[in-house]
Amino acid sequence: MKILLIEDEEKAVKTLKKGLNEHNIEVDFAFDGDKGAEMALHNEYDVIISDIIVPGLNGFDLTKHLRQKGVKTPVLLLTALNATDDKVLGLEVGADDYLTKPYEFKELLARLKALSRRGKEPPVPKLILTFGDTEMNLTSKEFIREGKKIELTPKEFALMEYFIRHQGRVISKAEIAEKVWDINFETTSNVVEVYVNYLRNKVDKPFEKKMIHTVFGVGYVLKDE
Amino acid sequence: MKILLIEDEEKAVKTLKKGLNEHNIEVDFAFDGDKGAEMALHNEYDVIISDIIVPGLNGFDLTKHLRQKGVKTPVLLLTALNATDDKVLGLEVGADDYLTKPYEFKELLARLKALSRRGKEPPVPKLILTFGDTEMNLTSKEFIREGKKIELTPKEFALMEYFIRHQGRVISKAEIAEKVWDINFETTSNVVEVYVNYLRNKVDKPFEKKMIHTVFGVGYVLKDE
DNA sequence: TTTAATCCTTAGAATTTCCTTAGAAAATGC
DNA sequence: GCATTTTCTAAGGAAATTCTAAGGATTAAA
Repeated sequence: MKILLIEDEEKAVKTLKKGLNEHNIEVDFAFDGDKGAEMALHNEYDVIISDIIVPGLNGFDLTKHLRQKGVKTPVLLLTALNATDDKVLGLEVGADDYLTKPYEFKELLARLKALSRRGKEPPVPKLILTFGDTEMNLTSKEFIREGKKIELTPKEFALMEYFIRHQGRVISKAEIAEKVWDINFETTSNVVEVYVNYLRNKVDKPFEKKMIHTVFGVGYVLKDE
Repeated sequence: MKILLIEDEEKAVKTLKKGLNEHNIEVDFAFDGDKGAEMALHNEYDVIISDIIVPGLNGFDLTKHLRQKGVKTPVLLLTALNATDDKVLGLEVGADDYLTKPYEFKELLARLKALSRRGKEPPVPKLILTFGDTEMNLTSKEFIREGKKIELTPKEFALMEYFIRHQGRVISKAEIAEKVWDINFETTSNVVEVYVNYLRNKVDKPFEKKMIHTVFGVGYVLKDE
């Protein structure tokens, strides 16, 4: 990990740099905000740490400036005292975290890690399958029909997912048993029937239109009507 | 630095003045609150130090008075006894810090420096996350629900922070383990469950509405209902 | 060092889900 | 219609998952 430290107290810089290096964190530093902004614009850092009070651009203005320039590197601001200041609520300049001096080195380290992770974190992709007025969110495991949320157990959800992924096609019970239950051989079990039943109770019964239809002697289909 | 000292004990004034002068701090002083207010209104000070019990305007009223007049100079109140009520009142009235006699001179000096710095500093923003009737102050590590303060241990706080940062989204235990505990591998541990339990006891049990909900087979969500 | 607070593991209790069983209902073919 | 086959459904025990209490380990503070 590589960070930029903006701080004018020489002593603080020295200690921090040493401590961070010991944890395999590379540290560039600037003694004032202007130099810091300059460096932030021309290098890639995982995190920027800046004291609020430094010569030149202060921590707030630095953050604002960087954000305007499109730099999204996480910024951690340091301040001198634990102010009980009820005047300003919220962090509007775009800084990502905040630490009050004196702080524990461990705490700083933890925040650094959290921040560097956040910077790289790709936005959570939404995996959503739909069928008519119905949608299922594969990430949050939510199932919604006509705007109403319906709770499904993991197995029910898996079965429903299989249906919705193969909507309109007739699916045999053997196929379902294999794909959803991993049962490859002939079996006397009727789990599939039982679970189709569970699903119907939750997903079709409370509604006018049914979507799971049985095809006698063959299996089931997910379709309108 | 230049300060105003309001104190009626002549001896204390003398020692203080001498001590402060040695540290390059200029001291004006007043023997009673009325005179002190007068001086504060007509001069520029970095910090005002006032004993709570002085003739005329007492420390509280003095502070209130100055704040009403728009004077934002940091005020440090001194009191003879360690009364928590006084402290609360003092802060409500707009005082910035508080020191109980007897105090170490060194401590006074440190607070003075901190306060004078704050006076020049831009207002410190609080990093506050909210969810419904709940708020957590990342700076002061305070957690408040329905106006009641709840003590959380650091780990509990971190977990709660993760929940509140991802409110409404279903979060898996693996994700929590990774992001809050830094556990990246499969593990048999149930720390997450245990800590969700701790959190619930403090944060949900005493209240009507629950906010942490388990999604069986998946994880947890922070949401209303 | 002692004390206290926090953290984490363990193990059993409680809850939820899963799957089997068995009989009821429905569809099919004669 | 009646026997046969297939599907549906209710019930309950097994299995898995989650919850919770208790105590030992670790860390920080006095």
